[in-house]
Amino acid sequence: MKKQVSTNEEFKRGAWKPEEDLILKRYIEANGEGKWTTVSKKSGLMRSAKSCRMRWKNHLRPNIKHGQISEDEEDLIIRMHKLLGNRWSLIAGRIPGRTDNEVKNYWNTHLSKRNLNHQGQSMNSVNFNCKKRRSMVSDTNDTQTISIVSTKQQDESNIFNGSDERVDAQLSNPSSTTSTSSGAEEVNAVQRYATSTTPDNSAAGDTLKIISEEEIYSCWLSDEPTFYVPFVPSLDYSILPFDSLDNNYEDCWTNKLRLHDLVED
DNA sequence: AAGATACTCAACCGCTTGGAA
DNA sequence: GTTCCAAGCGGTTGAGTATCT
Repeated sequence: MKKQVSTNEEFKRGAWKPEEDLILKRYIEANGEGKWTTVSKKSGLMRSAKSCRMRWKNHLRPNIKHGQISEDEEDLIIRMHKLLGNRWSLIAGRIPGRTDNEVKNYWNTHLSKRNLNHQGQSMNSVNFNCKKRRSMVSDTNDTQTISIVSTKQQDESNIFNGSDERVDAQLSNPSSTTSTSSGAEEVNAVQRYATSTTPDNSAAGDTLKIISEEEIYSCWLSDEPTFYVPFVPSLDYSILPFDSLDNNYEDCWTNKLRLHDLVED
């Protein structure tokens, strides 16, 4: 696309030629991926390490899917973006063969305008900036807290082991209503769930924090989860960016989320 | 036919992160 | 604890192409 830019700098810039692609591909096939400064120097390409890495990652690496984004892929992008915001690499990680650059471009050219009108209708349709997510989760004004009055000393003594009874109770929380841009009232579909201040052995007196589905997702996706959540069968665990679909999502949800911010009334 | 405008997307840029020294 | 550097990320740019007038 970009025309070759004449430059006095050390590295060549602009669009890659087929012969350059071939050189880079052969070099990486022979020497492996990574060490991009070495690739840059030893491949014979007069390209920067960044340029080599980008070209490989976005165009030359195996299993890259080129061409039209399918409806399924588009749907996934929209759903993921609603939850994650502009975290393109995370989104792309859930769409085999697509790169973050491609997803980003597709969003900016095809989807951003279409989805603009939907933003703001839900308090959770927030672009989760990576660095803001933690504070958003803990600072949200819409947060409610409840206290456990009693718990049975059997299965339900730990409400975070997937007790359907407890989950159902949370699902019954009333949904809020919001105004649309057209002025009409519509039901906010965001469900609310309970979290805990402790991972295990929740007991009477524990405080639960009522949060949204999106907050659960964003909490899990953050590097430092802020609270524990129960396993909620109705959530779509498949959208989470695990490396392998073989992960036991239930274990992940019940055991791995850690508490950082105690919730108080 | 030709110029203007809009759209697409590859490539670049600046910043952040994480590991090694 | 600090500095340095490689790698990765998201935002932006701008050439090429398509569409409109």
